[in-house]
Amino acid sequence: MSYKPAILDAATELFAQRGFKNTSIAAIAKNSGAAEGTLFHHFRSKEDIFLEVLKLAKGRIIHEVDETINAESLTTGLDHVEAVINTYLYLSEKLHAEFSLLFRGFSYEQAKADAAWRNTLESIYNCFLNALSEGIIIGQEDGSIAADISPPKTAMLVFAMINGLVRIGNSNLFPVDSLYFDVIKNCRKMLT
Amino acid sequence: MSYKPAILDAATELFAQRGFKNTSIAAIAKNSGAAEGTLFHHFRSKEDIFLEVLKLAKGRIIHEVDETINAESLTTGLDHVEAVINTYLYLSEKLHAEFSLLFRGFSYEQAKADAAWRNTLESIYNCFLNALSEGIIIGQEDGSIAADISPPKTAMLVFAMINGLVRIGNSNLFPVDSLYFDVIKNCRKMLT
DNA sequence: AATTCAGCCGAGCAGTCACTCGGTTTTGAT
DNA sequence: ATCAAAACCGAGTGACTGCTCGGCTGAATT
Repeated sequence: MSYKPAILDAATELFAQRGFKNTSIAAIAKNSGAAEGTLFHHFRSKEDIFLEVLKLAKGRIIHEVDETINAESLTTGLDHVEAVINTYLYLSEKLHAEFSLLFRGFSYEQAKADAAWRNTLESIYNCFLNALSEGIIIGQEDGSIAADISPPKTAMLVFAMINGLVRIGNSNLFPVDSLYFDVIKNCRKMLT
Repeated sequence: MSYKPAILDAATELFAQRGFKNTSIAAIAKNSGAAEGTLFHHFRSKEDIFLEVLKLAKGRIIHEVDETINAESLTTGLDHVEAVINTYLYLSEKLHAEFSLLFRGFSYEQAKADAAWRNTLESIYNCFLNALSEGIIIGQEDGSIAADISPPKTAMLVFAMINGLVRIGNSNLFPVDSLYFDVIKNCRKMLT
């Protein structure tokens, strides 16, 4: 039995709660039950731990998205888009720690210089952006979505709205739970 | 002549670029020309510097919003809402450092425990949210905006979209500049 | 039984950090 | 010119940091 999974679990939770700089190796060691030295047996550096944590989060998010969206029997493209939106909002709660990681600035700082970080983050975003874009294209073919809009642009705007909303909720400044239904309503207006 | 303004200027730039934890007192001292001891003559702590920086940013943002929006001769409520959106997007570039501060997680962490931080952040957000909300109400009176939408809720969704969009741009993962015109177009769809 | 090696440990190291403190200089009012 | 307060300085301090390193353990392989 290796401590590796326990370390990654503890690190996920701590990085999500406190951020990278405010999480010490000592804290991860304590929360995982491993000794400090053990962390550096499994990982090269603290940054390396965060990257592995982020890759795990990417896997979990993409897996959940595939499962949830493919499971539903979607008739129209508009249904498809709405399913993606609902999935995002649902996952932001179910995978709360993983989403919190995405709201930490550290990853984006690393992404500026390191392709591995950049690719991981882009994969997660593209998972939602592509699903939205595809839904819009399908909708334009079956007539449930207006033909005169740009799928990638509109996908980005829809994503900006739901991502922005969840971030505002995450900041604890304003309650946004009651807006989840209105998001769908307003997106429908944008798309039809 | 006091070093205080120079310290606040240097701190604004550094906190915006690197964040709170990655900005050392030594760096602020160096960039402002003051000695480290001088920082603690003017401010009680590093956190105190950030709070003063944030309050300055609040003042600048609110001032610019008042000036820009009041200066324009707005006929309809819809024009009013669009002016607020344009102002937000415009200011995100003109007051780039100040907006970057708002994208740093540190402030929100402080806001959870300290009312001064919370009030400062809320003031900035409410500056835009109230302006949007008021514009929607005016629009509902003059008929330029649909009567069956909730002003505060829709204001929050519009804000989530523009805030989310600027944040995505700030993360350097996707280019969003070309979407600024589409934002207006899509908001109009949401409102009419 | 002997060997090997991944996993594990935790004291110790070198560096960084925010902040203090005793002192000097500058300012401005009298 | 006098003096008190405000501004300024920077070496020093103690706490904390990520990470190293030499040695221990136990299971698998030979």
